[in-house]
Amino acid sequence: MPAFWSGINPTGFIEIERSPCFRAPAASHIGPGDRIGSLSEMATGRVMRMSELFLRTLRDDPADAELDSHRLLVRGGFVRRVASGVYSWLPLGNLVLRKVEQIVREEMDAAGAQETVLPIIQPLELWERSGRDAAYGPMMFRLQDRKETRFCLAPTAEEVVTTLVAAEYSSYRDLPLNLYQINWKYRDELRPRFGVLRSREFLMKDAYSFDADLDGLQTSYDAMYAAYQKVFTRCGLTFRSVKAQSGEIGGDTSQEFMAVAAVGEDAFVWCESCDYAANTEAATKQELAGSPAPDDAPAPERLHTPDLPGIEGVAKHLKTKPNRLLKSIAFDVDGELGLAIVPGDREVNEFALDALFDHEVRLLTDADFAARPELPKGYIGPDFPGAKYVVADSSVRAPHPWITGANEIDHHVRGLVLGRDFTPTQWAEIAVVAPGDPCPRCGAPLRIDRGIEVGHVFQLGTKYTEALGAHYTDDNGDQHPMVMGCYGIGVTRIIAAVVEEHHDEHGIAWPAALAPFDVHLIAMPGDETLAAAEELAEKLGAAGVDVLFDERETRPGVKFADADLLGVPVQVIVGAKGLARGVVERKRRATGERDEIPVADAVTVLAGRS
RNA sequence: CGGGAUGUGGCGCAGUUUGGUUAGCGCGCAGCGUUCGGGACGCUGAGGCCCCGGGUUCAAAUCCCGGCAUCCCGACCA
Repeated sequence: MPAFWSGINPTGFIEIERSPCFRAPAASHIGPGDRIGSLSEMATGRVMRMSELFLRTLRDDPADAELDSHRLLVRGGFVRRVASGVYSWLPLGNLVLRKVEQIVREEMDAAGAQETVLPIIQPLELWERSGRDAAYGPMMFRLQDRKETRFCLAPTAEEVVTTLVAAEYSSYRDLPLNLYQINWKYRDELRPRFGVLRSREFLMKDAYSFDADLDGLQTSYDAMYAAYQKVFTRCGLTFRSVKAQSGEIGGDTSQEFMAVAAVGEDAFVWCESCDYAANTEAATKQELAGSPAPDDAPAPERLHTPDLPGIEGVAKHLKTKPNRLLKSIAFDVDGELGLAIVPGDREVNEFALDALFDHEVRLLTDADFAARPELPKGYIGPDFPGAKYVVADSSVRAPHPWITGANEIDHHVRGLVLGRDFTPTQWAEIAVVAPGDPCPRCGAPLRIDRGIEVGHVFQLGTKYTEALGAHYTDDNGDQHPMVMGCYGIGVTRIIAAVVEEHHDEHGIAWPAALAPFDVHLIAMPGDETLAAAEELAEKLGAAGVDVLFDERETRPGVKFADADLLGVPVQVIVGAKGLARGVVERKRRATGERDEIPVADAVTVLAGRS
C-alpha cells in the first residue's frame, strides 16, 4: 500500500494540520485499484481555493519559449525559469511531478525494485575509478569542498550504487537485487533548450539491477521493460520502444522508449509490417541487391570543380542530384586510413562503421586534415591510393556511373563505374537508414519518425562491477563480478512530452492520471452560486475528489480561460441558470463535451461511483 | 566552442538609427464605480540600479570599450 494512504498525501507532506486550503482528508475509503471514473487513483480529497493558490497565469507567451509544452507550462504557472536549463516547480507543477513520480514508484515497487536515495554530491574519485570522469568530461558539474576534495553533481549513479552493493553483498544467495531512486540529476548540457525537455537539472528515476549471470540479467531487464510500458501507458503517452546505442553508459543491449512527437530531438526507424524499431543510430537495413553500371559505360572524365568541396555545391554546379555523387568519408582505425563510401544523399552511420573493426574508428576532423596535407579534403574518391580500407554501403550498387572526388583539390571525376574503376575492400550496411529502405527483418519499407526519449533500459554486463569490485561468491566458492543492468526514466521530461501530446490552442489537457486536480470547480458570480459551489467543493473533498475551486471574485471569462489553460480534465460550472433548474454543468477539457448533472447527484457522479 | 539576435517595473513590448524635460504603452497589481456564461469598461494609484563596469560629453536607456546573461542556428558527413 503506498505511503500516502496512511496519511501522507502525494505532495509528500504529512497531513497533520491542514492549512485552510487543504481540507477534508477522508481518502481512506478510496482504496488503490478502486479506479473510479475520471478520478485519479491518487486523489486524496484536497480542496484548493484558487484565491489562495500560488499561481499567476500569463496571458502572453513567454518570449524565450519555442515549444508548445514550454509555453504552456510557463503560462499556466507550472514552472518558472531560474537560469538556463534550471527551473522552479511551482505548486501546480509540483502536483503533476508527484503524480508522475508516484506512477513510476508504484510500477518499480510492483516489479520488485527497492527505493533508495543516493547522493547528488558524489566524490569524483569514484568516477575516476570507473573511467567515466573523462568520458563525461565537461558534461559534469564539478565542485570542491573546503579541503579541496573534488566532487561532482550526479549525472547518474552507477558508481555510487555499485560501490554500495559491493560493500554489502557478496553471495549468490543475495542476488538478484534491484535498487532505484527518484532524484535530481545534473548535466551541463551543450545546449539546454525547450524548457524542461532538455534541462541541466532534471528529475530522473534510475534503477540498477544486480544478477549472478546473463540469464538473471535478462529476467531483470525484461521485468523493467514491462514496467516501463506500464508507466508510459499510465502517463497517457503514445510511445514506441526502439533498439538503441548505449552511449557513455556502456554495455551491450539497450532500448529506448520514445514518446512520439514531431518536435522530438531523436529520430527513429520503424517497420510497417513487423515490430522492428530502432534509433537511427542503431538502425540498419537489408542489403540492397542493386546492379552496378555496365562496363561499357564511357570512360571517366576529369572535371574542374574549384572551391566545391561539398556534395550540394558539386551537384548544383554539374546540374545533377546529390544521389549521383559518392561520398568518401575518411576515417582512422588503428593508425590506418579508411574510407566509408555512401551515395551523396546518404550519411555514414559511425556506429555501424565502428562495429566492423576491432579498434576504435574515428572520423577525421578538420584538424586531422590540416595535419595531413596529402589528403585532399572534399575531393577524395573511392579509389584514393592511400586507403587501406574502403568500406562501401550496398546503396553504392546503383545502376549508373558515379561522380566522385578526383583525389586532387578542385577536381572531380564523372563516370566512375563500380568494379571497373573502383573496388571496395569490404561491403557493409554503413549508411544511416533512409525512409523506404528494406526492413532488416522482413524487408518491408522502413519509416522514420521523431520522438522524445522518455526512458532507456540497458544491459550493462560487468563493466562497473569489475571496475568497482562488486563480486559475489557462487555455490562452489568461486568469485564472479555481478552482472548489472540500469534503467532510467526522465520524470520531468515525461511532463513536457505529455503536454506536447495533450494540448490544444487554449492550453493543456492533462490525462486524468497526471492532472494536478480531478475537478476544476468554477463558481459563477453571485452569492447563491458561490454558496452552492462552496458546499459542493466541500462534499467533493469529503468524497475524496481533488478539487481546484475557483472562488475568485473575477469575471467568468477569466475563469474559463484559466481552466482551459491549466488543463484539469473535468470542469464543473456552478451558474445561476443551472442552479435554478437544480443542475450544474460538466465540461470535459480534452473533448469539450458538456453535460448537466443534477446538484443532488453531483458528488456521486463526479466521484465516479454512480 | 563558432555564428546570429536580444537585455527597458512581475509578463509582453516601444523608445536607441539622429544623446536633450518628470522613460512610455498593453497585460498584471492596488483603490473606487459600472459590469458579470468565454481573458469587460471608466477614473485613480503603486511599482524602474533602462543587464553590469568603465569611458566620451554640459548632458547617456541612446555613442564607444569591456564583461555578464538569455534565446536561436551550427558544432568532424568532405
